[in-house]
Parts: sequence; C-alpha cells; structure tokens
Amino acid sequence: MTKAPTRIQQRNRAAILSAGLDIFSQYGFRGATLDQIADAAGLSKPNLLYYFPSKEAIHTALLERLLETWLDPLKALDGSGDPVAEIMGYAQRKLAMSRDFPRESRLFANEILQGAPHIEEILKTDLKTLVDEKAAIIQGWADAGKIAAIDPHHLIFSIWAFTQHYADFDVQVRAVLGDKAPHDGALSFLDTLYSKLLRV
Amino acid sequence: MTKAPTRIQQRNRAAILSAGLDIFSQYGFRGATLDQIADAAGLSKPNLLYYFPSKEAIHTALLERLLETWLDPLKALDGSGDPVAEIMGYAQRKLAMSRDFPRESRLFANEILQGAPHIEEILKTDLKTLVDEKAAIIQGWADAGKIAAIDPHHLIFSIWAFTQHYADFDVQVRAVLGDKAPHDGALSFLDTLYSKLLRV
DNA sequence: TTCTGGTTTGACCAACTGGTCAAAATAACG
DNA sequence: CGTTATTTTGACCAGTTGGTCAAACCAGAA
Repeated sequence: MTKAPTRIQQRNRAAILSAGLDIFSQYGFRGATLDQIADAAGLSKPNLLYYFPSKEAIHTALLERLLETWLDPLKALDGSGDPVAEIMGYAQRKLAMSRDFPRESRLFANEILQGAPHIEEILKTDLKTLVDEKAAIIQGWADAGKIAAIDPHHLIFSIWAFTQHYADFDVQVRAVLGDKAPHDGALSFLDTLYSKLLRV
Repeated sequence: MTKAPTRIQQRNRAAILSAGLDIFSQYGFRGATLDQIADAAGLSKPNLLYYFPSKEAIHTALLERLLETWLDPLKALDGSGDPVAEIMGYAQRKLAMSRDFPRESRLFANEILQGAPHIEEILKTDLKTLVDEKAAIIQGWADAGKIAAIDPHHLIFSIWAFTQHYADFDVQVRAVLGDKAPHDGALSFLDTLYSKLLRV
C-alpha cells in the first residue's frame, strides 16, 4: 500500500511539474536542463531529484498527464448530435485549450517536432484509432448530405493546425498583431471558416 | 577584397549547413550539439569550427538564408491580380514549400516555439510590415465585394497554420494517415476550404 | 621538386550536464 | 520534550559541451 503524499510532497511535485512544463515546452527535452527546472521550481537540483528520479521521469510524467486530456475534445465529438454544431464545437474547444493551456500545446509541439520519440506508438495506435473513428462519423454525415463532402482527416488536421497555431506560434502572432488580443478574432474567424466549409 | 571560396570550402560549408539544418530543425538550438552536426557533415569538430567560428554562427547563417526566401510566397501576392486566384495561389505556394522544404519549416517552428530569441525584431518589423501591407490589399478586396468579408490577418494565419502543419507535424500526420501520401489530399482540401471561404 | 597557403587533426581545456551520497536540517507525532 | 521519518543541502563525480591550438597534412602553382 503506497503512502499518501504529504503536503510538502504535493506542493513540490506540483512546482516541479509546472517548472518542467515551462522549460520543456520552450526548449524541448534535450535543450532543457535540470538546473533550469530546479531554479524555476525554487528547489536545489538534488532536492528536485529527491522527488523525481531523473530528467526523463519529469518529462514522462508531463507527457502522460498531457495525453490524458489532450484528446478529450475530439472524444467528445458525438455522432448522434447535430453535425455542424458538433464539428464547430470541437474546433471551439480546441481553440479554448490553446488559450488556456498554451504550455501544454507547446510541449506537445516540441515532442512532435523532434520526431515524437516518446509517443510515436501512441500516435500510431490510440490517436489513429480515435481519429479514424471520428473521421468515419464525419464521412457518414457527408455521405448523408448533412454537411459538405470534404476529406474528414484533413478537416481534423486543419482544426488542429489552426487552433494550435495560436499557442505554438504565439510570439509570431503577437508580433504581427501588435498587442491586440488574438483569440477573439481567431474565434470568429474560425466560426466563419468552418460554417462556410461545412455548408452543403 | 574577400577571396573567392575554394571548391573544398564550398563543399564543406554546404555540408555543414545541410547537417546543421538537419540537427537544429529537429532539436532546436540548445538541444543540438556540434558533435552531432560535425558527424552528420562528415567532419571532425575542430574541422567544422575551421569553417564556422561557433555554433551560433551556423545557426545564424541558416536563419538568415531561410528568412531570405521564407516570405517570398507572400511577397508575390499581387494586389492587381484576381483576388481569389491570388490568395489560393499563395496558399498553394506555401503548401509546396512545406513539401519541398520541411527542414526549413521545422527550423522556423523551433525558433518560434523557443520564443524567437534570434528573430523577434524581424518579426515585429519586416514581417509585420509585410503582413499588414498584404492584409490591407485583402481588406480592400473584401470591401469591394470581390471576396467574402473575413479578417485578413487571421486568414493569413490560417494559411500559415494549415500549410506548415504538414511539415512541422509530419510524424503525427503520417501516424494518423498510415502511409498514404498526405500532400495530395491536403492540396485538394485546401482548394475546397479557401474557395468556399472566399466566395461572396 | 619545392614552396606556399589552405585544410585537417589530436590533444587539450574550462564550463556545464545529469546524477549520487552522506550528513545536516526540519517536520511530525506521541 | 524526545524520537523518528521526511526533507534539504553541499560536496562531489564522470561524461559531455563548445571551443582552442600547435602541429601535421595536403593540393596546387612555379
């Protein structure tokens, strides 16, 4: 029976994971250092290694926590709901995640950019299965004439690409937009884009 | 007067830049090592440093070479051409760059993900100016009723996001699609997406 | 062939890397 | 309070990092 974590453990583990998220999402696994993470977490390096046995362990913990929730918006796409509302809702949920969890988005982007060494298997199994399943639903809607005929896989890619862009390329978006908040404009653009695309 | 480079210089500089592109685009600046780059270029590390004075110098040379051509597709967007054809042509050129220069796309993505430390000023000046200028053209077309009324900045973001996705997230795209070639499907999806969006 | 300038290398260095460990400091609890 | 379990730390280590340098090597012109 594993012991319940003390208050100190809870606080420090959370601080480490948050610091690790900051650093890994910016520099990638190889580019991040334990000193940076320890510093950001307000701990000494040996103290940090008291809570996680290795750099890899912190990274793995972060990726696992991320994967638990990363696919939730797509899982929620309901084949028995209204087609246009379901797809638009999915896109909106993804955009909201970009706004609310940009570090998680960048952690994921870094992992993929580096060739997905830690999660390639999950992509080929869990992710592919989920996407294929939802793509079949969308294809069904298209075949039934409820939405326009479009390739469902690329539709999903376009939603990923567009929504994650606002988290992953944040500094570029802000550089171009000046200091106008990007997300309001993005949301209404997204609404226009997909309602026009899906209309039969 | 600077001397003309010898054949050996040409060959080795090119090999180093290509190797650097491979490594930097995968691991980012901090995550890449000179040993990796030297290895990929088929040179010893001191030999590599005979051609470039530092790691930073290789990276800078790559970024400069990239920026020279990266914005060409957008620059080619012509205010006196046919609105829909111009915008679709731009999107198609960008998608072709993703197919033909994926390493360059990932180098850029890594730089932005890390907060654009080397090019933030360029983004805020050159890039912003260019985008604002082209956005004004697109806004003009919309005001004249030649295309649908959409936010031109977010239109451009959506083109960047969608096209670069196929280079930057290549392993994810392939994992989901199996081994079907992604680009044909992407191209026709892109055509459908933007022709529907722009139609008045 | 010799001379010359460009090219390559092995040995080396200081700083940094991920990680260890025993000892010290602190919290928890009766 | 005293005892015990948890937490924190300084000193340390071996391997890696970006980078230097003098010496050796080599291609080609005279």
